[in-house]
Amino acid sequence: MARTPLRSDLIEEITTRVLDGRLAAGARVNEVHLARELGVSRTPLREALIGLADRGLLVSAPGRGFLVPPFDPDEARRLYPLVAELEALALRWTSPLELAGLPDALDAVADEMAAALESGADLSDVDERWHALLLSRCPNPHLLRLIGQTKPLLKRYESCYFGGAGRAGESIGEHRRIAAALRDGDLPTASAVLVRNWVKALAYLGKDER
Amino acid sequence: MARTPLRSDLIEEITTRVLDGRLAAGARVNEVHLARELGVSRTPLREALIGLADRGLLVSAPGRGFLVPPFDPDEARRLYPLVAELEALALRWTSPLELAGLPDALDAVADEMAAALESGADLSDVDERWHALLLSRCPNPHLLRLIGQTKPLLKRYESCYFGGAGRAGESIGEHRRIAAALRDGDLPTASAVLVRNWVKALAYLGKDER
DNA sequence: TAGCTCTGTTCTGTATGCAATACTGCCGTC
DNA sequence: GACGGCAGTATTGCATACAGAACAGAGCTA
Repeated sequence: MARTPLRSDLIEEITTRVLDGRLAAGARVNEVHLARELGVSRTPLREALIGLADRGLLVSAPGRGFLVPPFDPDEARRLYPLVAELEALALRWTSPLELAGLPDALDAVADEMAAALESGADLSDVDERWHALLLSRCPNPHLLRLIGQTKPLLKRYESCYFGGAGRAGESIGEHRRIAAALRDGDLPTASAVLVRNWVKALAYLGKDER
Repeated sequence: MARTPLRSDLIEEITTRVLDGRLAAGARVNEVHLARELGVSRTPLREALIGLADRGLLVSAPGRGFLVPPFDPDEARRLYPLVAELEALALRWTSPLELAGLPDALDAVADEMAAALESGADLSDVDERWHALLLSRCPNPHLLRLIGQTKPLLKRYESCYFGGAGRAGESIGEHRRIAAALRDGDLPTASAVLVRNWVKALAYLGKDER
C-alpha cells in the first residue's frame, strides 16, 4: 500500500489543473474521463474532489457532480484581504524567539527574487517561497491550515499578477521592509506592510483582468 | 437520488459524535463498524471522514485510517484566539449598511440567553445562535467558511464552558456591550469586546479541564 | 522472562458494479 | 418557428468486491 494516499497526489494534480486552466472555470468535472486520464479509479478521485470542494477550489452540485467555480472579480476582492489578514495574524502570533534568524533568510529569498526579476524568470514561485518562509515559524497549525486552504483560491486570480516589472520591484521592496521591521522587532510595521503588499497586489490585478 | 448527498448528513452525525464523546478522543475510527451502525456503506462514510479530516476534526493516519485527535490544552489555547480574530474580522468587514437592525436582533437573543440562565437551561445553543447572527451579514463567504470549519474544533473544548453561572452572566453582559457598540457605529470597541469575550471563555475553560 | 518471528485475522485503500437521476437530441404539437 | 414531451445515453452517488498492509497472539529462542 502506498504510504501516501492516492487522493493526496490527486488533490495536488487537480489543483494545478484548475490553476493553469486545464480544468476551465465554470466547467463540470467528468469523473470517468478524469479518472481514466489520471490512471486511477473513481473512488480516490472522488475523495480528492470532495477535499477540493471543502477548500472551495471546486463546488459540489448535488446530483451533478463537481464543477470549477467561475471567475468572479468580487471573490478576488475578498480573497486578497483575507489572506493578508491571515498572514498578518500568523506573523503577530510568531514569538520573537521563533523569529530569530528569519529576517536574514527572508532577505536571501528576496535576493533571489531580484535576480529572477533581472533575468526575466518567473517570480511567483519565489514569491510563494518567501511567504511560506515568513509563516514557517508560526506555532498555530490551525491558522496555517486555513492559510494553506485559502491561498490556492487566490492563485487562480494571480496568474497575471507579476506581469508588470514595476509592481514586482515594488513588491520586492516591501518584502525587504518587512524583513527589516522584523529585525527591529517592530511587528506592527511588519504586519502593516504585509497587508499592504497583498492589497496592492489586488489593485494591480484589477488592471489586467481576464 | 437524494437531493442532499449522504456524506453531508454523515458529516453532521459524526461531528456530533465527536463532540459528545461517543467517538472518543484518541480512538481510531473503524469504518466497517461505523458504516454498519449508521446504515450506510463505507464509500459515503469515507467521503465524510475525509471532509472532517480536512477540517481538522479528525486526522488521517495513512494506512491506519482515521482517528479522533486527542485533547490538547495547547490546541484550545490556539483555537480560541483564532476564532476570536476571525469573528472580529468578519465583524469589521460587515458594512454599516448591512449592520442595520442587527443590534436589536442580537439583544433579543441575549434576552433569551438571560432567560435560559434563569431557568437553568443550556446556554451554549443560544450563545451559538447569537454568534451566528452576529456574522450573518458578513459579505465574505470564504471567511465565513473558515469560521464554520474552525468552530467545531473549538466546541470539543467548550463542553464545560457554561458550567459557571458567573461567567455566563458576564458573557451575556459582553454580548450586550457589543450590540451597544454596533448601535453606536463603534466597530473597534465591538470587535475588541468580541475578542475579549472569546479569550475570557478560554480562561474559564482552563479551570475545568478534562 | 524478554524479545523475536511467524501466522492468521482485521482493516484500510482502491477498483469495480449497479441503480437512479440528469442530460441530449428528436419528434410532435401548437 | 418555438415549445413541450419522450426515448436513449451519459453520469453521478452509493454499494460491493478484492488485494495488500497493519495488527494481535502464539510459539520459539536465548
